[in-house]
Amino acid sequence: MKVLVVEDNRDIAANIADYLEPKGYVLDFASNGDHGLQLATTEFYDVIVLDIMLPGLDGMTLCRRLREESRVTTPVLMLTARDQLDDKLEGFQAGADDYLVKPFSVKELKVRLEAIVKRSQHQGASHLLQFADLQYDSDTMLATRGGLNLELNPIQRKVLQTLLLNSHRVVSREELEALIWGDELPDSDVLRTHIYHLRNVVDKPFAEKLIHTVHGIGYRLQQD
Amino acid sequence: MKVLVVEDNRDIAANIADYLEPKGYVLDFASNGDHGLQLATTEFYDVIVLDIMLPGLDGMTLCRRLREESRVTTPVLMLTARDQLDDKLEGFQAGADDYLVKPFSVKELKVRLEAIVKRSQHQGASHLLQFADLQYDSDTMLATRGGLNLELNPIQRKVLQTLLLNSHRVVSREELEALIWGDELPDSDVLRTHIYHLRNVVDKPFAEKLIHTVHGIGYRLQQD
DNA sequence: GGGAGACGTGAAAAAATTGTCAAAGACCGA
DNA sequence: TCGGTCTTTGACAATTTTTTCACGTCTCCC
Repeated sequence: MKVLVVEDNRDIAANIADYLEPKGYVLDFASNGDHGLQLATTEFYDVIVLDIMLPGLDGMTLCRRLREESRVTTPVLMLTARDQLDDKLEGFQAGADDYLVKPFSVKELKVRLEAIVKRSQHQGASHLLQFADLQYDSDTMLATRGGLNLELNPIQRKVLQTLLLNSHRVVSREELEALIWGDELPDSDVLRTHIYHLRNVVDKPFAEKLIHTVHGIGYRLQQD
Repeated sequence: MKVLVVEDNRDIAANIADYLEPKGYVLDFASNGDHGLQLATTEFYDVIVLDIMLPGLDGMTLCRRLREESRVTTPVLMLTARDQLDDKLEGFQAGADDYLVKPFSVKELKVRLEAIVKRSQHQGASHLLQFADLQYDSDTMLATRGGLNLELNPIQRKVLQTLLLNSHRVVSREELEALIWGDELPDSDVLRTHIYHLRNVVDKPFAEKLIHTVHGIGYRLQQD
């Protein structure tokens, strides 16, 4: 796991390094805001630990610029002193994903970092879509279920991808049609046939059916 | 915002109440785990504040049972003493959404509560409607009661959703009819039959009836 | 307490939606 | 052009949903 730590206090930085590096974390350090911003925008990190009080560019501003100007969505954990709480807490919501009040235990930091990363990966658009034992990689366009390859044609891939991207909700027939054919919708109810074919590949060879019909609405991925 | 606070220390509970209630929060308190579990499964809350050390059922177990047995997804913020950190932090990820180390400032608690609620509404975007042990998720269009799935057809879903959205008042027959059929109302009194079928699914298999008739007016959700 | 209207119950018919599948047409690369 | 895959069409079957209707029960109000 790669972490950027933006912190001017060398003791705190060393403390973090001593605890996390033996556990396999890869850390980069910046001791001022400008250096931090530069690293954050040019390197990849799983998460950024950001002190609020910094020489030069302060943490709040750094975070805001990261989000607004550079469109960097790397999760940010802010460090704040207890006496800064009053003024600053309100503003945190803007760009930070979590914060920690100094002094803190590095163990606590580690747990929080893991929670943040887990959260962001969860919602983030990773290339690998997954539901139960069904997987679809939108890069390689390969679908598998239970380790077996699924042979899909273009429309089936689109439908499956859409269902996987929205596995938490019902996807309406209209949505699917708009996604496949855009404005020029077919007059007949072709989607029915495509769902049928998709099911033959995705569900029929397996014990549990994942594609469920919501009568009158659309379709949904679901496992019992 | 409705919050359940499960905390046996009266000073802390009072402290929270003094700060949050003037700000418009509605708080329920439970001083032991069993009472907390009972409230959490029967009432609706935006978020639950849960002390880890509790008489009877401890916070960790409560949280796990909430998630696994009762399928309650209400976000949980755990309270923990600093010396419990070592043993317990690992387990938090299971069911809790965040935690706070005692002693904490109520201001900090407030900010965290708001962040949690925002997050849970945001990522789930799940418009989860709830009344007693009855739940309906308008995204997945799945209804459950006491953890059991309810099989609903489109009209039943609409009626149930409307009743849940307006669980605080009586919904008139006319409202329901307008909602289902729009302007073209059926000549016969079909709604009666639909309510009957809805009751067969929602109420009949359970001990307590939730759908109550208000003679001459309409229907209302109600528990004794 | 009794009658009228409102409501609950349930089977069965009617309507709408969805599943299934073969075959024809469209498309694309060799 | 040819051969294959991909897409669409259309018919029918199966399923689900919705409505109809008849009758029994309950509530309210006189």
